[in-house]
Amino acid sequence: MPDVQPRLLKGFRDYLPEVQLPKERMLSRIVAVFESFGFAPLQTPALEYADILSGKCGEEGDKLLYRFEDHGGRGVALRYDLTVPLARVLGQYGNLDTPFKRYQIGPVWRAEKPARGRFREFVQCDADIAGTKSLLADVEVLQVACRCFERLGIEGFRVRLSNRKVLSGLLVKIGVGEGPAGMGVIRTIDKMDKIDEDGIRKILRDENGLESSAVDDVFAFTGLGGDSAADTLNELDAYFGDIEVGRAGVAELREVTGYFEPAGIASRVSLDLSLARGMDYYTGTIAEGVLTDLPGFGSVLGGGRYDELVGLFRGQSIPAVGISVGVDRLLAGLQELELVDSVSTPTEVYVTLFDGDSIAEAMRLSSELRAEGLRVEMAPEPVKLGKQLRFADRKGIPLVLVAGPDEREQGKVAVKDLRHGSQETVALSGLAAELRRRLDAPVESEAASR
RNA sequence: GUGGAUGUAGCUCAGUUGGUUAGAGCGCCGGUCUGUGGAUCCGGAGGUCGGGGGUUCAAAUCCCCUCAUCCACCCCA
Repeated sequence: MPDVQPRLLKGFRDYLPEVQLPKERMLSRIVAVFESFGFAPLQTPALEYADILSGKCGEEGDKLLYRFEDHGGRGVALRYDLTVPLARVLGQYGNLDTPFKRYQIGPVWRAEKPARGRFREFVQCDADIAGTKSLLADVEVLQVACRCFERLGIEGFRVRLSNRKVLSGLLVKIGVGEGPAGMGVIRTIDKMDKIDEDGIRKILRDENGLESSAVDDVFAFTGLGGDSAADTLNELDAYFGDIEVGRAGVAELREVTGYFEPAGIASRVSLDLSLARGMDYYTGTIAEGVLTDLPGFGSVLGGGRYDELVGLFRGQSIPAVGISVGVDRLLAGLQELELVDSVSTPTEVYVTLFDGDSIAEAMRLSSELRAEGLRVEMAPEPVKLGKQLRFADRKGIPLVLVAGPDEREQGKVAVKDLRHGSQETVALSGLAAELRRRLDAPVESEAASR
């Protein structure tokens, strides 16, 4: 019996190498995409004063905050997302050049009940543009989202786009105020793809308290949709008549969708009037990314425009728009789809130890290869060769070097490729280049190795 | 937070109406192989049957409590 039972808090996870390695590779690709658009990194603390974070994500959001008192009696909380800390930074430093384009990658914490693809600690990757009202920024952020998915080799994804002002217009149309009542209606609309029309009508009437004419109005709204986004938006204009917010939202969507073609995201982003987003702070564009092969899995990307949030930390408001990629959920989703190669080591070359006499030579060889940029692991002890090979094979290391008396005498080394079992004796001079060549060569089919 | 289901080896599970030392497959370790992995065959290690209490001559099995996990609702990355 151990003194302490090893265990994990609910909703928290360990990332063992076979998961962490693919995850970090995903992250570095995402960073590459962010930087390709000129976003610069920002890092902020995990812990903030509680009043900085509370009240920004809706009443529901506050319940999900991990908050407590520190040793000095200060009310503190773990950050709930990366957007509010960014708003704090924008409010705190007056001398930032705008537009300020930053990306941030880090864990956030929410005291939710964990479920499939939902954790209490998870990593978000945010890219935001602050300091401009231009809708080109909204388009750019959508572009970034699409490029991220593409760069990760994910084919089955879709970004749903809508606008908060359009939803506000709908609420005006059906005579429901903003706030809890309005959010209730919007959430019901969000469930349209899960529940049939009769069910939705029932919820709208019984739970959201709508008149039946208002229910009809809701369906008239969600039923809109022509052959193209432009058609849909024209219908929407007519639907809103003289409701100003609604028309403003339509105008924004019209401008944003107008740039889809040159932005190269026309096939990825689609207008979806049933989209609702949880955060209270969104004011315009809202977007959500989903894996099309996992319906009902939840969103792996969220974002939108929040023009008033920064104003809470500063006299004047700073408009901003951004997206957030949920890598942990994305990774969990890709695992379910079996799209993640599980690799448990970065090692490319395994240097075996033939016997006690070969250690010094193997050590020198390993160092030389590392200096040439290869990732090299040396066996820790000269046990039976079979064991050393089995270890390398299990870890998924592609190449193994064996140097016994025969090879040493000739100044050569045996290179075995565990991917297809071929083996060749290679001269020590130019070895690194030779190994590199083999690693870069396409892997032959598995069948040939059996 | 609400409702439902499930907890037996590292993993997936079996375990007959409560009855002796709780099983299988996979994995792991060793051997077959004195310089070569993924195959075969042989052998081996590994389990307070989630935890606590109760009923009983006897509990993995029945009852109560508790914890954990999964699914749906909810919410979202």
